[in-house]
Amino acid sequence: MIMAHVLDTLKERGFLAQVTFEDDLYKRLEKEPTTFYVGFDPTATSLHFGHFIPIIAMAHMQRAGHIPIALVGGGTAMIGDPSGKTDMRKMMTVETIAHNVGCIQKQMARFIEFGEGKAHIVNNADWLLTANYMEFIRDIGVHFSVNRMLTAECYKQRMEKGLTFLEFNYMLMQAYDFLQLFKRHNCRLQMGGDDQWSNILAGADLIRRKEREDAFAVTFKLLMNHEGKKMGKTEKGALWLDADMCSPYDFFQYWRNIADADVAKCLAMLTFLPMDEVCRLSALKDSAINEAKTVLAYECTALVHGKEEAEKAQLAAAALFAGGAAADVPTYVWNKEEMAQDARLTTLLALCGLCVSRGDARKMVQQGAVSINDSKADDIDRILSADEIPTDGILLRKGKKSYCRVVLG
RNA sequence: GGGUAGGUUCCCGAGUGGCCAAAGGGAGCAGACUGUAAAUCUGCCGUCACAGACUUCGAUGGUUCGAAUCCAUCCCUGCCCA
Repeated sequence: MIMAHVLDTLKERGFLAQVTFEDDLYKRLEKEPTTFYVGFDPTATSLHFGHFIPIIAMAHMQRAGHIPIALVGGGTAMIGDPSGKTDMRKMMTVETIAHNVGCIQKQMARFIEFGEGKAHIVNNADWLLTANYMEFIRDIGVHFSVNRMLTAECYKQRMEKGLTFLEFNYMLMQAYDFLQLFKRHNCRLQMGGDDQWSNILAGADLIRRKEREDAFAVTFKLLMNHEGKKMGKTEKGALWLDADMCSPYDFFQYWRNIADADVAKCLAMLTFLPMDEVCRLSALKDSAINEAKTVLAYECTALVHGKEEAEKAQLAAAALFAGGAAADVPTYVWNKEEMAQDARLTTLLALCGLCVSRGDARKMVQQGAVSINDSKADDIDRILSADEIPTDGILLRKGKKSYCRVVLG
């Protein structure tokens, strides 16, 4: 069986937003293994869901025999990408950036197979930090027209709110990255989120002008929900890919709970299930679509946290929502001394993280949102005693979906 | 550098001396209804030892019995001019 062309695969799964010289790129990818890159900003210690789409796309490309480069923007992070931002973002210290770069590099290894001839990971700090201003301006700066840059969508939005020269340079840096990777690794293609379109084009253009060689740009659709909002945001901010910042259970639940209307595109983009399976699942109606959501949550969690964690999360969820208790719920160990000092239910709710504060806990209890072992607890002044808590603990619940097991320790 | 308009609670955005923990909307959380969905209705939505107290309206000082609101200085941002 002939393998489908990657571009077709990506297209079929709904990844592609914009592509330059599509026919030429199509032929090149067909003809030879092509080195391509995707950039990641080290703005935090963990990758978050926003990085996930490009990562999956990279994996698709790698499976098709092409060579990914993951570029961590240790240099560009010193400037900050103005795309899609309405305000200049806070400058990060050099130390923070270096720390984040390290964390992200480790994390990347879970998704892409690195190694000689398979994939590279690079940090643009390696060439940007030592760049010489005069040389840079003369070699790279000449190729950029300010007039044209100003018409780029990513700067347009900022014309009203203000844009510093520092940020204005971001595009040149990113273009320079592409050029460097072209020279070092014969990298011909840059992929990224659709908000990166102008930056990516700038790089491809630079290579075409300066080196007179082919270079291509591809952007991915941002995963939007049916209301047109970016997916992968939670009330706490980003949906992190690090187990310490977002537990596999919470991650699983996020996808288990998505809207019906979003199931199809999520299955296509966030899993590697064959498309006919995706179609079958997406076609399910009414409550049957819950099966599709479970599959989505499982597959997605398995990719990020591994099969074992995904299974645990699925079992925990199934048990809880079937009404029973489960072993694999987040567990809080209530220190006996702590309990001796303050054994109020509201205190416990705040301690175990189910509620943000005691005040929040009071409100939840008052609204009848809290239950202990499935019986409603609506007494604000409820005090727990040690004999109420058996060795296997009690199950605390807030609302329908937040659980926490409490054991004495 | 000059002129001018601004900086309000997660976001947008009212408020221009007491009735302001601060309108309205959004987001979020919870209750009802459901399919762990959507829509809808209801409640909550600064913090706490919660019928009360405490801390917020760019920063710092001041006027006043009393300031988000008035004055001074400073910081930051937009726009126009240079």
